Amino acid sequence: MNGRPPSIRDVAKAAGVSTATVSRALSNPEVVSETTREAVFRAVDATGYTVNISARNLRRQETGAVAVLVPNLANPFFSRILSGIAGVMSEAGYNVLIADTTPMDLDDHRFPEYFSHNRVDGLIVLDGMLRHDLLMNRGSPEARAAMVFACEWTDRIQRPIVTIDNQEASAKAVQHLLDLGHTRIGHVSGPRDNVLTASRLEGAQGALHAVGLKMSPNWIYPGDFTVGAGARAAQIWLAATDRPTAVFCSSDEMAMGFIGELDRHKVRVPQDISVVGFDDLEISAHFVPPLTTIHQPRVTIGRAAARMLLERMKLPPMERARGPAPRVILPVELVRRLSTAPPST
Amino acid sequence: MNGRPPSIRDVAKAAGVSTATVSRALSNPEVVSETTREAVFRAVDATGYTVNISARNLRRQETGAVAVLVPNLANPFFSRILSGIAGVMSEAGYNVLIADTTPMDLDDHRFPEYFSHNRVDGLIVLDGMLRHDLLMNRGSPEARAAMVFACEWTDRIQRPIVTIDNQEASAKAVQHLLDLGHTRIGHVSGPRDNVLTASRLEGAQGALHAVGLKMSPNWIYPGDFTVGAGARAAQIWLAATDRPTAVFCSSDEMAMGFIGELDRHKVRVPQDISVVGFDDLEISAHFVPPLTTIHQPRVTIGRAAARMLLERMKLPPMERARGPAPRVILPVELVRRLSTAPPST
DNA sequence: GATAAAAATGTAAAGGTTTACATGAACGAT
DNA sequence: ATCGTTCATGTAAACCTTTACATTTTTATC
Repeated sequence: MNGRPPSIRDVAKAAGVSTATVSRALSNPEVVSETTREAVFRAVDATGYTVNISARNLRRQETGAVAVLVPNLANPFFSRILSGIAGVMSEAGYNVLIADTTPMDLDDHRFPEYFSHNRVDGLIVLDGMLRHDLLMNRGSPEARAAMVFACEWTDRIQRPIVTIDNQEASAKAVQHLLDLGHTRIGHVSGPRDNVLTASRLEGAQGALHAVGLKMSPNWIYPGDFTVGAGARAAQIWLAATDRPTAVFCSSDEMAMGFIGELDRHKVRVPQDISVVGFDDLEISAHFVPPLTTIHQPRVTIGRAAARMLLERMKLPPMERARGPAPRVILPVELVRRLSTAPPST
Repeated sequence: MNGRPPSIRDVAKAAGVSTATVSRALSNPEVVSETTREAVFRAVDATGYTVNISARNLRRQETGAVAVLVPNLANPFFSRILSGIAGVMSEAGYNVLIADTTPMDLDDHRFPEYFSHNRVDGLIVLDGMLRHDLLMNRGSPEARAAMVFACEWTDRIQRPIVTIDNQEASAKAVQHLLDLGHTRIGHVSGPRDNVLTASRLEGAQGALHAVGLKMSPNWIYPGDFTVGAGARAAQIWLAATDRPTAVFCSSDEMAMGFIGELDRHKVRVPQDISVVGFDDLEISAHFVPPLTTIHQPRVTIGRAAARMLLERMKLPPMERARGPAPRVILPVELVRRLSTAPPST
């Protein structure tokens, strides 16, 4: 109850041992004798001691924190992943620092601080469109901080990745539409330079090719994962004469935007057109109509990314550079709901 | 490129001054002469020096971090607030640590670490239902870390609060329904022991009383802010004979759940019943139908909470206890969209 | 040009922990 | 009894900054 919080010296005095022994008893209990160990624990209880993180970090040359780079915190897709990451990380005793990369275009300077100011021991990047030079860790790969990608990534920089099989997922979505009898199938794609965009489009086209069909280029609506993009795609669809009877959207948000816009023009889903989404956000199951979509195990992705990062952090920096970066691919499922049905005509 | 990152001694050597001068040049530029200041800056550039946060924190007896306690990270309502907080805080040089309080019931032990392990300098609490004994900062109020509530709070512990006028907001929502001609108005409420629940219900009832109307107790459906609760409320509504013609939901999620369930039973919104939400989530504008709702300035709330926390952190702990805790109340607006209309009969 | 005051800089301690190395105790083997 | 191990503990340095205090340099005043 005096000025300063109790330090390891107070505990040492109370237990009648040296500070070194207290430190050992706490972080390496098996190397001290049972009697002293217990004496130390009692002293810790008595004094209410808790380790001073800054001092430990300084001495150990680490920070006890990891950062997560999120493209857009407001996006519910990412917040769920964050939740998984936070769970695993705080269990492992790490603090989770979040940084929204959206406004980062402007301040190129703050970002690299995460590495260079040795603020963090590791980094999970959820943003594949981040300028890759920013991600370069003082030239050398993962020199200071370990790093893993999750969901999105960039090919220009080799790092472990936790993701889903986007191609297979898209194929499943399209196959579902084929099974319902659709042959005229369109696609609302992701942003042009995103890694996910290409593989999802390929997956969709692949499924069509497998049964001898083709996706008309007119039916590929450019998007960017946002609700607004979905609405714009719907406007294109409404204005066209040669239309698909089903559309596979590369995100649930776009699917909702698409359906919402159609609804305002008295086009009914799934009666007039079937729509499949991607992500399976919480709200998707309760949309009107409930969305048929690809379920992404978002919490699991977050947890897997966190666990992989923990492993990478254990490795010495040299070691991390060697060998190919591991890649975890998590399974996805199609969730059938009410936004898809056989074609009307 | 040698082993260790450059330290302040390297800079001192390069600039031909003492480490003390380097430190001053960096954190108090105005107290060193212009010539040395420039020499130091050049040396910093040359060596690539960045301050070691752990060492600084140890010496200064602070952590440079604040924690945000979020009830549910997966909830899009909170992620947006978080985004505002993160913006202000990282601008001020603080790291933002997030903790999801949902799974916290189990591990009473990890939580208090945020204070006692002096891991953070401040704390923003978005969870009004957190066990208040956990929030007690080693007995004394804000002894170690400054603390503010945002959105939700608990009355059992006096702290600064950033919030909206929930009563007025609810009154606005109900007034809108009255203006449309509704007289039979119901309410889907929040969880029983939440501070927001009471004030929103009061606000709604107040607006009715003002025009000589009353809300039938049968029309107050118990909820908990989730989509599922909205759906359950709809089931009750569907099963009843004496029904309101309009319902004010205490969250957008519940409003969507409500509408979704009605839709599955061929009840049309707003033709058969009007629905007002609360929060104005991104998706609400694109729901089917687009939701009439109370707009909460979520990013602004986050920013205001962060700024208030920064102020509180500047105050010495003794000072913080004195006087009443400040309270910031932000304005809200009703957003008219398509889920409300005059009653049909 | 001497003196006082102000400004700039240097010296060294302190902040709390961990850990390499040194020391000492206990124990078994000869 | 002696020696060599092993195990447990203690000593003290190191991690890197910041800052109170001391010292030196500059500026102002007469």
